[in-house]
Amino acid sequence: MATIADVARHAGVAPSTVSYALSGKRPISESARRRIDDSIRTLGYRPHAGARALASSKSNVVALMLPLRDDMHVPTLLQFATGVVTAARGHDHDVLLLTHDEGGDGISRVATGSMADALVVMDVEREDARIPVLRTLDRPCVLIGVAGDAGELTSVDLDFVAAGELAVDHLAELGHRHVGLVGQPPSVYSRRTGFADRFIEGFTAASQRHGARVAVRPCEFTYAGVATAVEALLAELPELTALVVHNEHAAPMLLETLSSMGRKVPDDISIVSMCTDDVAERMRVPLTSIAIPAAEIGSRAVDMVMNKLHGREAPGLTLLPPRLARRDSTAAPTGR
Amino acid sequence: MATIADVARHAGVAPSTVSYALSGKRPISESARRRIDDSIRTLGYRPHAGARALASSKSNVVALMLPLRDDMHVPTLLQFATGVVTAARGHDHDVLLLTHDEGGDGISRVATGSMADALVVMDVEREDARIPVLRTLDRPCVLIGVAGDAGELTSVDLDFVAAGELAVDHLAELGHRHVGLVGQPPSVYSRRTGFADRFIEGFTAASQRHGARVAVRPCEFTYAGVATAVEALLAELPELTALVVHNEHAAPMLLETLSSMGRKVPDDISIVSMCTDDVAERMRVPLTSIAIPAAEIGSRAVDMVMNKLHGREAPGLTLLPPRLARRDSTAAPTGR
DNA sequence: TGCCACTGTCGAAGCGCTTCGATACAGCCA
DNA sequence: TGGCTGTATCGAAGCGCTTCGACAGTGGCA
Repeated sequence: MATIADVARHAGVAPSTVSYALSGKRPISESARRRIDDSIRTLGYRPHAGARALASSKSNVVALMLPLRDDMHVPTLLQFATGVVTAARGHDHDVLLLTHDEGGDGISRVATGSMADALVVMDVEREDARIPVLRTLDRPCVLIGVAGDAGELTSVDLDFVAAGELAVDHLAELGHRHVGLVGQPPSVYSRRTGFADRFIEGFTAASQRHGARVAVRPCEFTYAGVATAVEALLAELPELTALVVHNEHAAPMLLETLSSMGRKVPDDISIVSMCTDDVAERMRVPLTSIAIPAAEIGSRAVDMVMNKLHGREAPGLTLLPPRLARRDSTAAPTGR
Repeated sequence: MATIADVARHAGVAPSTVSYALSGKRPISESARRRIDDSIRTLGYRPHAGARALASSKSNVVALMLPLRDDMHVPTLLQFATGVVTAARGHDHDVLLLTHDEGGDGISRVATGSMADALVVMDVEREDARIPVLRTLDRPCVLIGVAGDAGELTSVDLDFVAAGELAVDHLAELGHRHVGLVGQPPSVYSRRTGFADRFIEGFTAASQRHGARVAVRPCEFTYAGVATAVEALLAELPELTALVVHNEHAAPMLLETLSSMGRKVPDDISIVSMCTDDVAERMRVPLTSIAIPAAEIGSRAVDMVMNKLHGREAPGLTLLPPRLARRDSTAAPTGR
């Protein structure tokens, strides 16, 4: 394996010159640069990451802590990850993968051991044990999600409050006055993962503003769970004409359940779903939906953490605005 | 940040002694060990990963190359990843995440730059451009999947041929003689990803053995795609009484499609599905299924790559035997 | 008592890179 | 011609660790 000294010898310059040619931190003559480039290519030289990290105290790695829980929607999760990896590579960084269950220990191992220059932490909860750890660290980090006590820590997320409002606004505009919310599984709420609560918050606020009557039910993603939730909502709101679904797994089951109950979508019941566009489009009835821009959130998180790494300021909390895509699952309620 | 020299000073020993205490490569007296441990704890010492990598030429990192394609079943993918990360941590290694689209370049960047000691590469295709690169590398690697020209490279995968056979064996045993296969999307076959072809191979071989008549159709995971596939299969095999589904996304759609055609499962049509157990159990009719033991494959891959890293031999190709879980979607065909 | 083997520890070299300060040289102006 | 500025390059130190060889001390055996 060639070293920088080999390259220097081959090109007839000092090792430091090669280093400067590589980093661009000092001017290099045209001729030297050419010889160095040639030598690098013919020797197949690649700098040793460890040596570089040692000398420069920069690892060019960002750590990504991913939850691997089965009550999360996995494809969305992977979109976050893709956004993070792609953006990181764009900043010439690699990504070290940590899982949620390593917790604060994993974070400090990677940070204190100088394996990573920066951290992106997903799926933060309202009261998250990792946040104190993050705060003691000297390394920049960005949270995906909104923690209650994030304080000065930088966070990015979809504006779930606005998403909840947007769903109701759309339905109210069409004339709906009785709207149910099919939520996430109970475990998600009891973990106090911020996004689920925030969605309900926006949903409720907008309903009040529009004078609509609403009901909310968590929902497991099994047929039985969906049926239970729908029955409970109908019992509470007999005149229900619209549903908002914040549960990617449950959406197809819901459609099937309603159809087996003889309720047509959108004629009898309108549906707005929180889900990615491709899921919405593949449904039996293509769903009007609000997507979580997961890849964008991931790449934004990396951009911000890079800003901090370079000493630039980053905002405390960034909430991306939701966008609603109209499809075939929403219509004005049929007069009765 | 404390260094090994700080620890040594604090404990009243030489830095090398601390190093040996940490690595266990030379005997250390009980008293020295205790003082060193104390010093490490009070100083919050953590070895610098880069320095360690430089001195020992070991990074304690394995690179994982993950495909992020949307025609793959993402939850399964993440199970592989989970298996890999968990096993790697068990071997005191971290995981560097690479995406498929970095290709051979990504592999050689990470390997030549000494960022990773070993590689796990997923989703290998019959003729994979990364394989020649892998072969020139001095680092151990393990493939997940079966490549045509893997040669002496180590590979792990589910035995998809056996899985195809197992599905047919089960149906034949029940008395089915006309069986259709609902396959992966066409793009998967045209990429020549081994697993899909191998499944068909086993399916076909077992059918011949049992004297069953069969038909095979690729299938997009849209309702239209599923309907098309089912119609084509029925046209080719009017007496069809059973379906094998090798397509996790399509399974629920298939169930719905059959029910809307008035065909009952399992009374009119039996179904065997390749999918994870939790997906199978959540279906309207719980599916008899063969699961891909993704997490186990992932952790096996890591175990093998670690063996190679320590100079132990690893087998060329490991195929895990499939297991079929009987649920409610298969029964003997009703006599006509 | 002398020798040997073993255990526990130390010091120093070296891993491959970055970076600081020094230096050589060219070109310019006075 | 002397002195100055600026550009391009070099040499050496040092980043924090591992590892090799050396060596002091201890105990056992002849």
